[in-house]
Amino acid sequence: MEDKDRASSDPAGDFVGKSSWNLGVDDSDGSHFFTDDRERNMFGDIGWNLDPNRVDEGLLQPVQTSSIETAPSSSYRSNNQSVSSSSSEDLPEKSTVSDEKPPDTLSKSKKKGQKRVRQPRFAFMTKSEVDHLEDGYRWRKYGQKAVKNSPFPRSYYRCTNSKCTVKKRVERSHEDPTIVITTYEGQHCHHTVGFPRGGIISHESSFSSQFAPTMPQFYYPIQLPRELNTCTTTTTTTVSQPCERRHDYEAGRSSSATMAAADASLPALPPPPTDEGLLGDIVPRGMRNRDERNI
DNA sequence: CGCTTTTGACCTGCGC
DNA sequence: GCGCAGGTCAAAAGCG
Repeated sequence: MEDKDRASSDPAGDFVGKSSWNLGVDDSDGSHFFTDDRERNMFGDIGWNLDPNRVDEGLLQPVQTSSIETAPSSSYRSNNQSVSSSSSEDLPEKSTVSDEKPPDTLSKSKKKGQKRVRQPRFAFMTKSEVDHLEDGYRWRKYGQKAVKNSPFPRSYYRCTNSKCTVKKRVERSHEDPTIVITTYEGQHCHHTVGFPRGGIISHESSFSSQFAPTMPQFYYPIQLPRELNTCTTTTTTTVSQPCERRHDYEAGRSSSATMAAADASLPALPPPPTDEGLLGDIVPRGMRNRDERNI
């Protein structure tokens, strides 16, 4: 698994150091994963310019994740414009589970020969003293593993919502222990539950918190160029999906821009903004749950 | 009592 | 086939 090598020999921290961009959507499900050059070109052309120094300032840094490819690579890669048009591609694991077994019983009773299908992953780095950043969702820790070549263990979290299959991985960069690398896998099928210490967080924050910690000091608001918006819609043009968070995006358009580039890793064929627009502009469809509208 | 965390064991995929 | 490392399970412990 190349992920292992990349994770161990080239952890996310290296991406920060070696690249002027630190944002990406994992290609673990075969959706998209770009080289530095390609990514740089894209962001460079559209003026995306994340300052690596921002890491030192403690600002949110979306980061390219390592790649785990355990699923058949054909599902996404071969069909960019229908990246998430299929529910089985959206939530392959979930659909399998819902048909046969509850999520918790999946792994060990997994059918032989049935490869585990990874959902799109989204990682970013934050400078924080706490490992587990508050993001508006409730997480249950289900594992912790020592990471090779790193003194810091990696923690595994799962969304406490029983219907939600989102997972989160938290680890510290061994190169810069002050940097927390958070990797989200999957998409929430529900709203945030609010912060334990007061108040339900707003839709705006819940939107950004889909993938980013809602900690202002870690957030790096970027006024996203229009070009990027169109760019990010590349993969979201097939199925019209109600977007309950559209207004969230309108409200927090610029602040959500950080997330937007997550989907910019696909070929930039700028379609007009889709009807679903907003969320569609930002979050890769593969990372959104069509069940969301039912909850 | 219910939920979360801890942690050792187990499973899986990959490289050699 | 074997070993390694990542990922997950699940029982036990902890906590409010």
